[in-house]
Amino acid sequence: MIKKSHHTVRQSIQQRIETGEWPLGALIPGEIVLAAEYGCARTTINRALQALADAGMLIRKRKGGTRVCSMPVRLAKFAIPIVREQVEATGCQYKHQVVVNILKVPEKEIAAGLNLASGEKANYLETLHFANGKPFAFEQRWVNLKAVPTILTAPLHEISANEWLVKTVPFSSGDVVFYATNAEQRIADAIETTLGTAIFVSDRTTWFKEEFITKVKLYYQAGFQLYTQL
Amino acid sequence: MIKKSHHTVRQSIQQRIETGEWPLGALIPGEIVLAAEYGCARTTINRALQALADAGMLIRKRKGGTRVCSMPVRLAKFAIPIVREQVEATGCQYKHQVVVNILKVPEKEIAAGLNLASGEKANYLETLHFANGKPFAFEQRWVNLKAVPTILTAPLHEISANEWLVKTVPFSSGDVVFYATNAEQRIADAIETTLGTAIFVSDRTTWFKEEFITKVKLYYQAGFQLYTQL
DNA sequence: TAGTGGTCTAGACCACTCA
DNA sequence: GAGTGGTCTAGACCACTAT
Repeated sequence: MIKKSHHTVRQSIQQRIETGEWPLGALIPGEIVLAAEYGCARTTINRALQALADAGMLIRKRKGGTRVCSMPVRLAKFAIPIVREQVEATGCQYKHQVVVNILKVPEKEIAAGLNLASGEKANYLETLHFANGKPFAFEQRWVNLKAVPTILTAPLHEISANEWLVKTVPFSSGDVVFYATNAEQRIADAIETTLGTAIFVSDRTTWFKEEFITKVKLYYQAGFQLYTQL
Repeated sequence: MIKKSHHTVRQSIQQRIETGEWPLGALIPGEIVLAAEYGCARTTINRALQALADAGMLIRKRKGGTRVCSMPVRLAKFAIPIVREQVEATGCQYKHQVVVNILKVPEKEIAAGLNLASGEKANYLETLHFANGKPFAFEQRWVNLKAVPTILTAPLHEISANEWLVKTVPFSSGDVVFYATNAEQRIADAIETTLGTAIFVSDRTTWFKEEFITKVKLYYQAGFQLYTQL
């Protein structure tokens, strides 16, 4: 009998795994046994074990019992980058500037990726993000006018399109791709670096109930790092 | 009164948020009210709301009630990359080859980052990972001998150091940094690309209870993309 | 078929925080 | 001080699955 509270139990069990009391792949005692050992209700043990399973540390099967995950799939979490917050997190002052704001028909490839009818126009925006006056990232964005017609009247010089959308559009799903690319001339010009510099790019597409909302590419200043804890 | 099960409730509430019934920033009914409405116990509602809060969709405060998060911090999750799985996920055949396996004293900067005493040796490994015979990634790795002395006798030609460590060392914490860099000559040679090509790099450090275990840099083949769902 | 985790309930008390 | 979420409990039933 040690303590209670599912947090405490969770921590304790995690320790027992880490110290090797239950090696990788081993079966750990059932909930009822643990409940007796810790002197708490089975529900409490259940919460602790479920949390550890969520964290990828345990695998649980009915009748099969609970095992220490033998191939720990550590899940990294990170918040979707909001440029202003990234900048301000480094203690710099944020500023942004809309460079391009037009309606145009996207190229075939992009239109297809966006679920737009051929020939259909969308809102195309280019924005520069600054940290302490220096270019921090260059943003190219497509916005679906059918989904968000009000973007045309949004005060995008005051609030970045990113934040405006986040504050306006209800929750949505999406995906992100990160990759590296050599800077083309216009990208290099935008973030004031040299042609060919390795640039970290994030390419995000956002959906709301099967409907495309926005697709945004962010070209970060050379040297940018995306940090994540495991 | 609709249904029960915290999954159902969670889904229902998520829908009500998405449809705008509760706009961004709005206060949603308290747990007791919802419990009455859904015809289930407060505990069930609590679970559903906690899950949504974990997902970054709600913010909950003790007396302040539960609000729809006005600045949705969508959490992206991804599994820490295990190269073999990445390769095999694309349907390619995986192979790896240890290029360098020596003991040496790391440079000052690295030794400091690794918590090693000055002059202390560590195991340095360079490994090439192949997909269908083509270079997929180039790995540079430091391993702390004090933490994992048995690495010296591990069959690293059969199993990559990455997998061996994952299967051998108990759970641990760590951090990852992703960035882009222009390929130096020896990196370019290793992955058979040209000097200066933009390379996607992941730099991971792993700890076990304050003790450094391993630090690994992975230089991915040009064109590599890290994909994540939100 | 039996054992394990998954979940629900009803009631209770506590901890935080807003007014 | 009062209202909200955070958590625990004890008991119950169900669903899956290993044997």
